[in-house]
Amino acid sequence: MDKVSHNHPVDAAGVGRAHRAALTAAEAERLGSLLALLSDQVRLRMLFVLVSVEELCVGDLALALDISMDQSSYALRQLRGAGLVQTRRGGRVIYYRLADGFPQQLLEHCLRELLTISDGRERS
Amino acid sequence: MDKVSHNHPVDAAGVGRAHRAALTAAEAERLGSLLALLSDQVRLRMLFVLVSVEELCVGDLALALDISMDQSSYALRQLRGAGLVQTRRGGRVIYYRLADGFPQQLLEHCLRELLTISDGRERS
DNA sequence: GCGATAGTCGTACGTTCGTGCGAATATACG
DNA sequence: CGTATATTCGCACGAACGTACGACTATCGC
Repeated sequence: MDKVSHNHPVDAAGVGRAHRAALTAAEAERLGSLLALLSDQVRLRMLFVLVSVEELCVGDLALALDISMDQSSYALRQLRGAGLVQTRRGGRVIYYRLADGFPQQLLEHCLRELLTISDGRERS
Repeated sequence: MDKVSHNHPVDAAGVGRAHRAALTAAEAERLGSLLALLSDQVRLRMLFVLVSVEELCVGDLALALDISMDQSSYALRQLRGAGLVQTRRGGRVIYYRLADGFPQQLLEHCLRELLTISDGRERS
């Protein structure tokens, strides 16, 4: 653990306001986890696909996104663990779709906006 | 690299539609990078703070968020590298604020929405 | 100039995460 | 029952990331 070395705030009022405006630890963690989940390219592309295609099996998703079945399976497991997608079994095939009550428009809207934001604003 | 083992798509039409609906590699990468940047709790809390406080120095941000100066400095460097914040020097003190043209309302809106989403939908 | 303070830099460390491989499970078909 | 297919699991590896620590730079006040 690191010490904060300066004894006096430069802007005590500002620190107070900042402290009050800050997210709670729980909020930051929840939101951070969700964003981390969304930050993976494979998972991201899958969600966008599942918004328009409704239902696809692991192998077909792998084909559509040109990734390995392992990648597909792993990504879907993560999304499922977070409750964002759900499964249906049909013989040997397991179909994935967005979970009931998934906020499609909302997420879609937000991500498209963020996509726009990321347009000019990047390095590397 | 992994082979996709099944020779025939289960739902060829679906795969086609999925492929067409998918984000481009570039889009997925840009959006993923942005989301990864936002997925860190420290950076996240900083942005929320800077939306309401306008300008704060490294040490005061550390105080307000109860983190080390190293953490504060590191997080701000990342955000600066991404062009999300900018600096102003005042003597020994370096003030950080959201970058000019930062889409405050948009980002604020999106993140608040995602925060809401993350409310019910989590494990662990 | 000297000492103190704000912030950054270099580096090493520990952790987390996505990947790939081979084996295992589950189901269908003959 | 035996083989083939779809998916998952266990595991190990490597890469990326955030943190802490000490050294370093820059600026202020005396």
